[in-house]
Amino acid sequence: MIRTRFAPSPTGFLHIGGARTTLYNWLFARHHKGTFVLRIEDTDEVRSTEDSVTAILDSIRWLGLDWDEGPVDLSSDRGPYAPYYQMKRLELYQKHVKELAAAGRAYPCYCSKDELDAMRKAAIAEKRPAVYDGRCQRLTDRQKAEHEAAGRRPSWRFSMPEDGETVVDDMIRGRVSFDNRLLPDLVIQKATGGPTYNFACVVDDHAMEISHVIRGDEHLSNTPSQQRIYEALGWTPPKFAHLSMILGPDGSKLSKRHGATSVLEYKAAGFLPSAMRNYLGLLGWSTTDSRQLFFGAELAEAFDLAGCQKNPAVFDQTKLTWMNGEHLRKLGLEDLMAHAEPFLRAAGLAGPLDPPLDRTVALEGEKCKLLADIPGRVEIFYKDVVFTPKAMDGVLKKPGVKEVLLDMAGLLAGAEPFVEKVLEEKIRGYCEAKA
RNA sequence: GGCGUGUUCGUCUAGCGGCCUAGGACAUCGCCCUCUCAAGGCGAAGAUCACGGGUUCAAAUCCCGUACACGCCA
Repeated sequence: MIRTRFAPSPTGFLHIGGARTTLYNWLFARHHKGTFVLRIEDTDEVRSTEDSVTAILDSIRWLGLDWDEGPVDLSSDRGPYAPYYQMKRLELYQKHVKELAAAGRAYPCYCSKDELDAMRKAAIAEKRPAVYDGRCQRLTDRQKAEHEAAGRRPSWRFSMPEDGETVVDDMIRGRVSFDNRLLPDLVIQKATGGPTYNFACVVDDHAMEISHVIRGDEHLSNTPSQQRIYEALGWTPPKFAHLSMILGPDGSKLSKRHGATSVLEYKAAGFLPSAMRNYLGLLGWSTTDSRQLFFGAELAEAFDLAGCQKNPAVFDQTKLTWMNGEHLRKLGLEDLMAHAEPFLRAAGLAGPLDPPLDRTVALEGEKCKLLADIPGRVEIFYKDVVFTPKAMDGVLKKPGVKEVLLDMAGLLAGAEPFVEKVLEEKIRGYCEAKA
């Protein structure tokens, strides 16, 4: 049985990279008629917020990626492995830390942050690998007692094997081997008693019977350590698949300064969820025939991990915009109107049945008054709203209502600067005709 | 600093030793169509497959090294 999961930390909105990871997990599960699980990794008490949880759930819902198990809202979840919020599972992590300690595979570490920093600097200065040297593992009971007496709270570390190598058999990258001597004794429980990311993730993926862990490339280096934890606990690790990163146009990791990175911003800009899925699906995955357009369930039907790209991909909003147009044109009239309405309203091109009749627009120093009562103008009624595309009289002579709306939706959704440019051109044309 | 991963048109990619004088898509440019279109049609330009060595009758494809980028340790 295929079981995948997306496990976000609620420390911000869902960004493009996270959205693609969610999508791939969902596609893989749907393709194989498996189960897609959502789990909230909220163990970072300082940075986790409820607003982030809400934003992430909203984003995934908007994308149309339904999950079979996981949170329903902030206070409830649904599924046979509940709870799906890690903060509600702390006892489980602690239980397994004790289990590892009893087996001699975990030990308390009393080193402070300053001490660790000093060790690392010294290691680098001496050109040794900057890996924790495991000194606390050799602490005597008496030394431990002294630390405890001094009020020091230990973190717990996992004891890695000293020699040999650990091989990760990744479904996308193939066999990758790591020298065990360079694998650090990972902290698995913080001094506060909470689990670290790497440990909670292992415990939960096992507890929730996740069969395939599909996640970002940044976790590849953590995987050998995680694999060792699975082994120490007597568990079979899931299959791993590490996705390449998404970069900005300048080749650096996609971030705020590249423009919109939040999924919700794309929603607000007028992009269709299906276009978003189509575009993100093709960012790092492709079919042998380089097919571009996928509608409805076609993506899930065609998806497979073998087609995943190893190298990172640059996010290209121009292509997304093109794809959005393709999806827009596939929409039926009803859906198209529903989609276009908020954008037309915001642009002042739709409103209650008694719309204001003029609108002033500044254009290269001169002020042109945009007349609403252009002869022969067409008004489109939809529900209790009238669409009045004042600035686009030319467009309105087109025969089909659908085409008119298509143009408007196209003009107004998706690319704000473009909308303004087109409006300006139209206004200029109108002024010249008047003069 | 160590380790890991990656490197095919501007961008997303096809390619798994001969079908590659490297294919498709977006973007770009030109022409056509059109009631001013994120429409359509036709066409052009764009990649010595990062670089350097090997292996082979034959390499974008296999091996080694170098450079650069990114990730992890942090």
